[in-house]
Amino acid sequence: MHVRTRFAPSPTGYLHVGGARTALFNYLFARKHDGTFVLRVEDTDQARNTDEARAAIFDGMSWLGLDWDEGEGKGGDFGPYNQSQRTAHYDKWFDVLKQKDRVYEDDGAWRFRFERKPITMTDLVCGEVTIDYTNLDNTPDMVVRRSDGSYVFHFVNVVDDLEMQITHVIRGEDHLMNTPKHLQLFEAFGVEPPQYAHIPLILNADGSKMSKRDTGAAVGDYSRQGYLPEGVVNFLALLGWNPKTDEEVFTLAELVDRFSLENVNRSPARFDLEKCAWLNQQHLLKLSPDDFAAAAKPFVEAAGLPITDRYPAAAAAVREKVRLLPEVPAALDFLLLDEIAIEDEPLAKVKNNAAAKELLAALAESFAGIQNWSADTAKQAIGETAQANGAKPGQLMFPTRVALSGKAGGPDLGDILAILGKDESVKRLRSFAEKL
RNA sequence: GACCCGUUCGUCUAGUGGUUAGGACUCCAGAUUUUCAUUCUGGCAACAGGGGUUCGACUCCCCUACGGGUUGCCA
Repeated sequence: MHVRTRFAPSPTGYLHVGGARTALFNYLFARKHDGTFVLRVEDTDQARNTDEARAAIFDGMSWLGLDWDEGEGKGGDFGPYNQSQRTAHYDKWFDVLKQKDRVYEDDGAWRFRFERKPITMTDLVCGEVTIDYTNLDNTPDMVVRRSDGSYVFHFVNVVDDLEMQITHVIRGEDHLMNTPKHLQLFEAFGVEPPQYAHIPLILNADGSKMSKRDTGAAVGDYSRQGYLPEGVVNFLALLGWNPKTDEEVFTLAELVDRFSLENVNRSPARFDLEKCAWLNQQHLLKLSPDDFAAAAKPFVEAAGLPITDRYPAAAAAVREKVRLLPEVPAALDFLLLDEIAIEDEPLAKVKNNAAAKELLAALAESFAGIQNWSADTAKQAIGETAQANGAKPGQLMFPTRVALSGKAGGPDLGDILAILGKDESVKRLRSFAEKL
């Protein structure tokens, strides 16, 4: 069997992380089985559809790296892939229902007559679930065609899945109770239904239902906030699915290799940005220095910092210090700026050390005398200067760091010295010593 | 209200009758790095509650509580 999955969002807002995860699981399952991943846009709600929302779907999917095989921009043999263009298909299948006397008119709309019997589905994640359709309380005959002639979600969704030959429907658990309705439709059409897998929903950090406006709800926010798509994909995959090993850091390709619906759990997961940030850092560390510098550049520019020729080295020096790209500007600003600000706390610490002023002044002269400037020769000078003044090298490291960066933490001191160069280092040392 | 699904450290999770209940994030402490970060080691921290079944339940059954979902001429 050739596996065909689909992601079928409606363009009524931005791309939601819950939707993105649904898309991811469909993508992983299709790729895992060398199948086809279809992107279908369910734009039947004319009143709420917007072009921005359409674009957000494609942009979000592309950013995450979830490339689809059929749909927008790709074509395919089962189009059109926008429901708004498929009316003729729906009319055709609606006639089938009519001919079989499975629909009846009600106030101008058409309702589908459910068979009144228990419907059991075998869900790939939830197992067997039975809904009793003899209980009319929860299962009134559903409208499939509105009085204005348009068709409702349940109907078009089933017709599309059937015509597009979808074999596996992986969707959010909010659709679990819809599935018997869809099964009844398939049965009425005389068509074998696809297999279903309902994945648990994503909740807010406090356990409440995640909806629009909630932190982290929009996929587009992640790129703006400096997350890597690999980090977000990795995080989303681990929400409700697990590889049954202690490994956690995976690329998209590795996820494809390990993915299985059997390892999807059934309980909803909360959204913990802390772990997402950590995963992001793990993926940041996998980047080459050049790729890292390129990825961080927009954030450095946005912070108003000049991209000088020191930038590539500066970016490389802070690569291991950040979890998120927006942290980069503050981490390397002193390497790009001519005038640096000395932070209060480290300054106070240095002032506590009575010998600091003399030590730093002596170090400046020692630096000035170095012929072949490098991280090693500079660090050697620190050691010698400290010793000559009866201090330990470690005692001089911190004041030097503060003099050069204005901060208590940051890149390796050797890196800082090498990037700044001899003249700039001497200059900063002298000017700082004078302030003490 | 009715119906459906769920409930293991704060969070993500492993665990399918007998385990010192494991890992990861966060936090804390040590080590290493002559500095910072990384890294390493260690620590804190969980089976929602009550009944059964069983020699023995986190694991099976029932009830309760809590959470989520569905119950639209939204998708």
